Amino acid sequence: MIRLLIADDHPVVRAGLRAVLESEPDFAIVAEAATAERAVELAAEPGVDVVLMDLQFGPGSAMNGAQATAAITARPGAPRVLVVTTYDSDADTLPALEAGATGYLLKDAPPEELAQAVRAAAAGRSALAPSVADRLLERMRTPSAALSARETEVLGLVADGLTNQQVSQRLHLSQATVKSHLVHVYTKLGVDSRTAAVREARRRGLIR
Amino acid sequence: MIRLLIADDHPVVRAGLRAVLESEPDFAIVAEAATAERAVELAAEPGVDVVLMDLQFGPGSAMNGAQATAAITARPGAPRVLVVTTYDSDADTLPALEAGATGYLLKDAPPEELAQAVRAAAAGRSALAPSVADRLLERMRTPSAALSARETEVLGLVADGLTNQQVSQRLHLSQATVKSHLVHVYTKLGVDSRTAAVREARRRGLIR
DNA sequence: GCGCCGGTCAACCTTTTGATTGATGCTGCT
DNA sequence: AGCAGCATCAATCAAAAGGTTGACCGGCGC
Repeated sequence: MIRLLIADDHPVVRAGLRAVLESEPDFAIVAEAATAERAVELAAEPGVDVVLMDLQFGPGSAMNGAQATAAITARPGAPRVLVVTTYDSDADTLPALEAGATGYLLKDAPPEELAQAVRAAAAGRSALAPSVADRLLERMRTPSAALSARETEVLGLVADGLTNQQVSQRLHLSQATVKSHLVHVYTKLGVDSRTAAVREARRRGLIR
Repeated sequence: MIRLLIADDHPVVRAGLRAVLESEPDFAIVAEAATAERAVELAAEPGVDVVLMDLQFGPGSAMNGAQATAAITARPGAPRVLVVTTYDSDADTLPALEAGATGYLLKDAPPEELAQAVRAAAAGRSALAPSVADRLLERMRTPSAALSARETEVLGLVADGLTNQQVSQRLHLSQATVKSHLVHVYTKLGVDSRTAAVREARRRGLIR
């Protein structure tokens, strides 16, 4: 019997996962959490084998699913965490996997796939949705040239429509520095304008 | 007894809505549809009072929820359509409401709110999520100054990172025309740079 | 200690973009 | 017929952004 904890802020999704998974004879939903904090608490209790973790917990939440995943898997004897989320982007996927998630599924997965993934997670095997696996492999191939923290910060403000001047004021920098960061961002992303950089970074899930 | 049709491409969401709504004694789920086309077919059958309609039906779908809503409500004696979707943006909301949706809810609504909305829809009353209602009122106050088709087209390419030169080539225009369109876009959106325009248009759901 | 990298800044120059003004043709509405 | 709105283009000027080169400092690893 695989004992499950469902962590999602949407009542409808919780009910849906419960309905889909309860029909499996070897599954038992032992708890539900509507917040990330509550999920961490409940996952610390003994008697949970797999946590189904959403990544988005609404705007009024201090902790996100990736942070909760990290908090859960940090403990010895922790349950496996299977991320089940609506949309996938690099910005979400990689932190979650780095935080110790055993698998990553999308909510539009068919019920059988969901059940298989839960069994795999319970056995300690990984379960990745094909789209996620694809992007992980792509990431392997291209050394990725991730943006530095400062570069990401500057690009984020640019994506909000700020000019170099405004960015420099906001971050207490000179315009030269802002331009310097942006030039690096452009070369790393393989583009040559701020608008293209914003688009490319968004596509790769580096911002927003 | 209110007879319901659930139209959503996610099995988990269908199960969740079914679980939440079946617990109401005056509701009966009489059908489910995993595609927009199937929803239109089933809604044409007699014996459906309210259709719970998702707007997104996956990339491999020819018809979206708004189009399905229009097809359903076009018929005399058609059931009410209550849009229940994950995220809200102006780009989705208004077409759906113009297509004849009776209400617009987000999936993170609590079960009671969902049930109330279904009863309101069945009675022909409107049910809007607060965030949606807010934006409708805001839209009333600001005469909105919608972008023209051409302006939207140009802005869309700008959002893809193209320069004015590239846009002019793509659309077989002169750069002067592209700049002219963009100036109009900027004044309509109240911004003064392409990046800010992209951000603002995205925020308002005018593009992407 | 030395090299590397990230972050900071400067000066210079080219290209792009934004702002303004003005003009033309077409369509739809009254 | 007249008007408004949209789309098209031109010319011009100022501002912003992009590209290049070079420089300094601090932390980190070997």
